[in-house]
Parts: sequence; C-alpha cells; structure tokens
Amino acid sequence: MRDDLHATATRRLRRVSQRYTSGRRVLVEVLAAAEHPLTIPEIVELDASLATSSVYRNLAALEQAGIATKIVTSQEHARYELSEDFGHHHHHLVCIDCGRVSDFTLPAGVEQELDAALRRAARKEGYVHDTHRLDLTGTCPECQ
Amino acid sequence: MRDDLHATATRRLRRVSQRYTSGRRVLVEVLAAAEHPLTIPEIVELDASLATSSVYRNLAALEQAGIATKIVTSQEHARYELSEDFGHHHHHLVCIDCGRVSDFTLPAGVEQELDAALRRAARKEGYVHDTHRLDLTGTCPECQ
DNA sequence: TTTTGTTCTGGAAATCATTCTCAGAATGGA
DNA sequence: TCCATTCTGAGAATGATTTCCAGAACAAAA
Ligand SMILES: [Zn+2]
Ligand SMILES: [Zn+2]
Ligand SMILES: [Zn+2]
Ligand SMILES: [Zn+2]
Repeated sequence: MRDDLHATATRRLRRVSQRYTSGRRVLVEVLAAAEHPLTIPEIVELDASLATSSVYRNLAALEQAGIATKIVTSQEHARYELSEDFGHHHHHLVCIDCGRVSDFTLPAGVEQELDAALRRAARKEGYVHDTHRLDLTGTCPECQ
Repeated sequence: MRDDLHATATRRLRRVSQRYTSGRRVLVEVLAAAEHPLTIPEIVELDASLATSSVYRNLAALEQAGIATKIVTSQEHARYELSEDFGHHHHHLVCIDCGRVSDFTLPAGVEQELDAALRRAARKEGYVHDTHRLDLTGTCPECQ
C-alpha cells in the first residue's frame, strides 16, 4: 500500500525528469497521513525538517507529476492533498467561516449522471474536458 | 430590468449600511454587460474612470451585499460576476491554459438531483448547507 | 441651506502568499 | 571517480490584494 504509493510517485516523477528526494517523500507521507487537505503552513508545522520554499517548489513538482492536487479556495492559503487516483474520487465541503475542508462523496448514480452531463456540456462549448471540481460551502459544526 | 437591478443593488447595500455610489453603479453596469466573469484589470481597462483600489474595495462591498460573486481559480487574478439571483444558476468552464471562463448550465433534472444529494451530504457532515460551486476544467477551443 | 456625522474615494504604502535566485549539496550515470 | 543534472534552503523579489488617510461626497437633521 504505502510502498506502492512511493513506487508510483517515483515513476511519475521520473516521467517528468524529476527525482523522488527525501523531502518529497516526507511530503507524500504527510499528505497520505492527513485526513483532509493541508495548507503549506500546516505541512511545515507537521514536519519541521521541511523548508517552506522547498515545500512550495516540491508541491508544484508533485502536482505537475500528477501526485498531488492543489485546491484553491477563497482562503488565504491553498491546500494540497494526494491525487485522487491514490484514493477515491471525492468532493469538498468548505467552511465559510474558518476554511476547514472536509471530504465527501456523492452516491455513485448521481456522480455518474453528473459526469455524463458535464462531458456533454464541455463538448457543447468546444472544450476538451479534463476534470471537474465540486465544492459545497457551508458552516462547519464548530463555527455554527 | 436594468432599473430593477439598480433598485435591488441599492436595497441590498442599504441592508449593510453602504451606499450605492456612482463608482459602484459603474461596476454593476460593467458586470451586467459582461458575458463572462471579469478580472479586476479587465474591469479597470473597460472603464478608465475606475481607480484600482476602489474597485477592490467596492467589489468586496458588492460581494458582501450579495450583489456580486467572487470566483477564485488557479489563475493570478480572481474574477467577478453578478450574483446568480440576477441571472440564473450556472457553472463555470475554466480553461487550464489561458484562464478563460465560460458559463454553462446543467439539465434541470441533473441539477435537481445533484442539489438534493449535496444537501444530504452536508447534513451528514454536520454542516449548515449554503451553496455549491461546480467548475469544469479543460482546454478552450483557442488553446487546443 | 447650513451643520454634522457618516461613508466613500484614490493614490501611495503596506501586507503577505508565492515565486525566484543562487551558491552549495545530492544524485545518478559514464 | 568525474561529470552533468537536479535539488536544497535562506533570503530577495514579485505581485495581487489590503490598508491608510486626508479630503470629497453624502444623508439627514436643524
Ligand atoms: Zn468552520
Ligand atoms: Zn465528482
Ligand atoms: Zn484557453
Ligand atoms: Zn448547480
């Protein structure tokens, strides 16, 4: 499981001529252990061996290699999580007040129907479809 | 139509103790005339009478009053459009390359089913549901 | 219409997340 | 080992957005 993750990471980085260094490995471990998307300050705080500028650079590398995904919200910091194909397709519940992000999934039938409708919409506008992002905004239990 | 827009804007700003000044009126006109969400540099270029710092301040005021909506993407600049209740509920197709944003809508049935599923998901996580944002990413015709 | 207290304006300065720089370190192959 | 490439991290630079603040516009009352 974890080995597979690292093996895949190595392969995907190689594909874009990049190395799977120890700093990047730590990043992947931290993201894999998190149960919700993390901001860069959070990541640096979780592992003090990481230098902020390197974290920025390396998360960009991981994103480019298809290992991590950047989530941009209205909050001040972007958030990162492991790419969906290391877990499962899911969506985000974003708290309007504190910025907390929780994951959730849609019933398979709904997701399927949605995906089909989105493909149709993209084609109609002449876009080459890539993926979709569905965020739900609301107020989290703690902020109510 | 247009009058109604301004009347509603006035009312909503009043509700938060703000005035519907000429600068804000120009902003609303520009947004109403645009057929896709605009960045602040685009807005300032469309009407040279607008001062950048005031546009930032006033778009924040319009957003707080529920007149405009801010759309944040991975692009450098945020984009703004009139609030959905001045038009119709819709979603965004974002070009990965150039950042262009087009609007699209889902078939009513899909949208309805999606909305019901989202409400259920929010409740399950203990969130008070607000709204959802659904973006489709892809490559626009010009960037292909 | 004056007066008065509030909100707004816009240019410039400040903030701050993110990106860039660059000299040295690590890496991987020849 | 040697060479070429990639990586690192501390600090500088960048650039979108926010904040300041002194004067203007405004609304309501007098
Ligand atoms: Zn919250
Ligand atoms: Zn989905
Ligand atoms: Zn494009
Ligand atoms: Zn919708």
